[in-house]
Amino acid sequence: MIEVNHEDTILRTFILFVQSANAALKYADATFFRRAKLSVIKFIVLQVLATNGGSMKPSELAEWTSTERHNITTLVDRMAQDELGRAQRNERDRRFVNITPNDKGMKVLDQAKPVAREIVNQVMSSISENDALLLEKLLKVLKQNAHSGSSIYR
Amino acid sequence: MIEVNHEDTILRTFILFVQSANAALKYADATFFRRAKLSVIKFIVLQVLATNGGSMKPSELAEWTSTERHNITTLVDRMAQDELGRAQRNERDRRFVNITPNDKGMKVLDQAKPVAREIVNQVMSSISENDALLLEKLLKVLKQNAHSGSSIYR
DNA sequence: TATTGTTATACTCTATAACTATA
DNA sequence: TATAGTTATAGAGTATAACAATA
Repeated sequence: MIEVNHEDTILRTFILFVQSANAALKYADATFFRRAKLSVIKFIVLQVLATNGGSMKPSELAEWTSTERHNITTLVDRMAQDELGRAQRNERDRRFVNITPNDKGMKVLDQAKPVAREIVNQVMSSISENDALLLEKLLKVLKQNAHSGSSIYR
Repeated sequence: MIEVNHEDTILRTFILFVQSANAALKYADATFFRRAKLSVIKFIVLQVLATNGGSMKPSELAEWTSTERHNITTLVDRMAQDELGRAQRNERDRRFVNITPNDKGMKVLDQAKPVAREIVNQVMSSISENDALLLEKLLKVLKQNAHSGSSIYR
């Protein structure tokens, strides 16, 4: 278990994490937008939809993107404006909604994948494969901790 | 050097990184706002100001927060509305501006520090000290790579 | 009644572009 | 002319709260 005794060390770690994440996210978002006309969040939604049978509920997407349902509503609205997909009531159980990408959405996703690959290669450059695997492990822990923290404090 | 051959692996890593960072940042922001009435970015600005002699230029803060100068202008506007600090022309060379926290800003920073400590402890829980140190090292590399990537693609 | 999702509203943050002021 | 900073404007994203629809 990490045991940090000096306040300054804690703050430095925290600030470094926020700065690194912000820098990497801004870089990724700017590159995506410039080269694939797509925000990172829309890319992730398209990719998640594509790997989950092509259709998901808003509540599932909210879980995946660490946000609330009403934010998915507005996000899908914007994606519909971009003609990347649409939301449709599930006719069997009309409480539910199916969010589905269309042909343009899948085409844009395909175009964005190489951009994602370049971004990852850039951000991960000079990091050994072992370190990358460890980083992946640590990121999963951070994500889980942030998630369970959210529930605790809510 | 990392050498990833399978597109799915790359995408998974990329998406995991974005999701982890988003989840941690949202958790931190929500906790900060609820408990210290402060956004993470404002906390960082106050902390950076406090550890840099109490006064900095907009361009320096922009560098620190991975953003552009005009965003610092509006951020400091909002901080002035919160009565956390102010921006003043440097009278010796009127091209420059000094951003300075006031008493309330420093008090709010002090109140926010324990919140930051709790957030870090939550997000970093179950991570060993060795792993934390390695994470810190990797984050620095990611931040640097994102930064140099930005310059290259701009 | 509980759950799913939407709407209204306001705010933070960011990006682009054009601008002012100073040295 | 180059640099520092501001302003105007627009848009993405998020949070709160209230609401509608469905089972």
